[in-house]
Amino acid sequence: MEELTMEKLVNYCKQYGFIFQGSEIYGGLANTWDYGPLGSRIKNAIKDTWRKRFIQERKNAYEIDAAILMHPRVWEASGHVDSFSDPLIDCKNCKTRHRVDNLIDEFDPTAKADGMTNEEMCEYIKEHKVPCPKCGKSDFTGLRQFNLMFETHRGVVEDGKNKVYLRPENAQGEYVNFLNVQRTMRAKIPFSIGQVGKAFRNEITPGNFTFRTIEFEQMEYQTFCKEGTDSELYAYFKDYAKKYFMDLGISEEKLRFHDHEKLAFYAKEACDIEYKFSFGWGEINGTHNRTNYDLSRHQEYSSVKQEYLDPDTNEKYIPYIIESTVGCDRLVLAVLDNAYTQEKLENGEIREVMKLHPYLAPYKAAILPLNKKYHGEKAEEIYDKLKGIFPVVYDETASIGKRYRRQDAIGTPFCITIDDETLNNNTVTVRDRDTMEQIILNIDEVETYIEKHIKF
RNA sequence: GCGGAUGUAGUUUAAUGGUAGAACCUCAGCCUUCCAAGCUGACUACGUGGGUUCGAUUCCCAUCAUCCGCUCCA
Repeated sequence: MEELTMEKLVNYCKQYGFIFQGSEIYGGLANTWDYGPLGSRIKNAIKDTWRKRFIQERKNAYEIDAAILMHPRVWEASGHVDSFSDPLIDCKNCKTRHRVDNLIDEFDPTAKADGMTNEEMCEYIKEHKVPCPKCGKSDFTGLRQFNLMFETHRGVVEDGKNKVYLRPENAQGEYVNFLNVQRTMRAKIPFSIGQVGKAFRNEITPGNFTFRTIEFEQMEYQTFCKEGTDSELYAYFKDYAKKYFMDLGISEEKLRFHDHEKLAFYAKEACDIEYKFSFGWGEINGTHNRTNYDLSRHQEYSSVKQEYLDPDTNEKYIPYIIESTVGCDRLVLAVLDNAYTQEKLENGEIREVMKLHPYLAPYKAAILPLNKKYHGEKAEEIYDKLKGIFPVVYDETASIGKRYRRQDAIGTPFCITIDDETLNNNTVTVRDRDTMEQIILNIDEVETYIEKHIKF
């Protein structure tokens, strides 16, 4: 069987209406992708499953929907304004990239690069012929300010005073609402606040399809807990996320944990769950023990106390936070990659099947009149009945075999054929996508039968 | 952002300094009817912008995009 390359998956997604290139008729805009009719169904279904697992089925878990545009001070408190805008230069000789301030600090710790402007740092590098740590030459490109946050302005005048950022992560929305949710939900620690929504990063990167995009959707929750209980929760959430992926049908051998050796400044522990894409292992989930860094910073920057009063001990403290994030678009990609299957049939032909979890399938069933004789009233009656219950599709063109293959290709779990028996005995044939087995059901039983199989 | 490769219908591709041929797909008709049958017909393409030229899909330049390898991803 042919190996599924990323290029093939891109074409497949385009061909069948899952995912299209963004702004395609204008030549495309790099690292943006549009979900088509089938792709957006899958994506929405995935969000539903996430909500069920991580909010609905857990105790003390609450979902919010915070604004994408937040007060600029939020990003100062979070550290994004500082650490997302490092001045970088590239070595022309060995092509490595360096932070200008680090170069200077390593060259001469007394130079105090911190206090210099970008221009002064460039000047210093030239003047002192600061060498590249890797190759030793001093031949650098001009300085580039890499700020990974998208900026925009509110109001009509564009100046520094009314600059706002598109959020580069969603977590801050939960942090700034910590007290609101705790108070109104009468929540006791440990409790979680989750959110599904878009974030934006102005990264200049290769794409790997929807794996890394400049606009992407996160599904994440932040658990507020007491110091000392944090590590246990952290370990628990790692496994909980992995279980979720497996419940979606992702095979275990394509999943692995990857503990971070280099930790971000806010983190005490960090671990990714990676999926084995065709381009290699890629992160689809991250679990981080962020300590009380975030709430402490917000307390400092906002001057609003971010404390929790423990009702049992009357103790006041700033909670620790365990973060668990799933990249929604990455999970969609992993699910599609995982579900794509080629099967050799008895007649030697290959069929392509999207073995999606039935809950994720864009259509739960296809209504297929066996031939023209069965077009019309009876078939439409069944279609009309089922379409009110779950998404179904009606197809009466081409041979029945071809229509089965079409549905296989987009992952429809059940095909319902209308034949003589339907007209005479009120029964239909229901064909299973994975086993290709057929069973005869009374029309009235179809709805219950399918509903039973499409649950998550 | 760096290096390499590539851009012709939805997909896979052919040919050509005188604007393109096919297969699959899709749609319609005929025929058939439970796993991509057959026949007939139809629709659809030279990524974009410049340059050279009487004329450019073809040659050159730029740009955009994709893929592969780096880099990056607090």
